[in-house]
Amino acid sequence: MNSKKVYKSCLDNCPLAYALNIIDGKWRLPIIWALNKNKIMRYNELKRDIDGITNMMLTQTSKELESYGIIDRKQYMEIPPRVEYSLTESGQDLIVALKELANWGKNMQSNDKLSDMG
Amino acid sequence: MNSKKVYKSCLDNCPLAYALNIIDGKWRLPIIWALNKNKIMRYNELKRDIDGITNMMLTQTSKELESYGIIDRKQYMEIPPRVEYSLTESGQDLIVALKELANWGKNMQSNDKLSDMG
DNA sequence: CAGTATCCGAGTCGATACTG
DNA sequence: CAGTATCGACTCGGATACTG
Repeated sequence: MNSKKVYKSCLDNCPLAYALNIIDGKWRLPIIWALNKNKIMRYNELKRDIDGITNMMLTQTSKELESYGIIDRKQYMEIPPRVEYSLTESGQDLIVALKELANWGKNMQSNDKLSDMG
Repeated sequence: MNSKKVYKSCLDNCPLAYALNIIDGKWRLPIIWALNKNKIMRYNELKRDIDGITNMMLTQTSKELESYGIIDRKQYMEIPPRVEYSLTESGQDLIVALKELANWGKNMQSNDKLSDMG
């Protein structure tokens, strides 16, 4: 067991580990989120929208998400090049599940604030 | 922006980032999961249950989860020492949200298998 | 426009040994 | 029993420069 995340050690039998592995990575959610809002985006649109991301990271992360079946990449054979990214159906289903987690997070945050005020 | 996870940069305003930050870490889910199954566990019970965890990591991670309000730590002033860990209510709510994500993961996994078979 | 290539730093985790 | 302390390794991501 040398991998950083334990869930990589049980990818085959644990669906939660599998899911978390897919969304794990600094830029994955930002990309997923941007595509959820704007539906279809070109490479440089994504880059402008996601604050601080480099070409390196955008290319790498979008490839990874594509390989997982989360996002779709359509390349048009034109000059200048045009590539459009969007969420797949699986990607859209993911959003639904994440909103549950976001809800829980929101409750946690407001509890924090209450206890801060003592 | 120097932190590894981008969600650390928006902890204040993004509930999803906040939630993911809490479950991020190699041993957090294993601990949460073990406590969800067994309800109340002592230190060495956890250690035996979670394959490969060291004292270092168990102590550190349980402290972190306690500080987030996910788990409860009860120390009994006895000799030999006894410490019991359990999930808080928030921790139990977290399980519910994670099950949604696990469900999504399960669908993803079975889609993978189908496409493997061609 | 939409990417690649290379090199490097920071943070996380593991191994091992020790303690009230 | 229930922890601490120290140090090193590995991986992820950042910065910068280049390309079809």
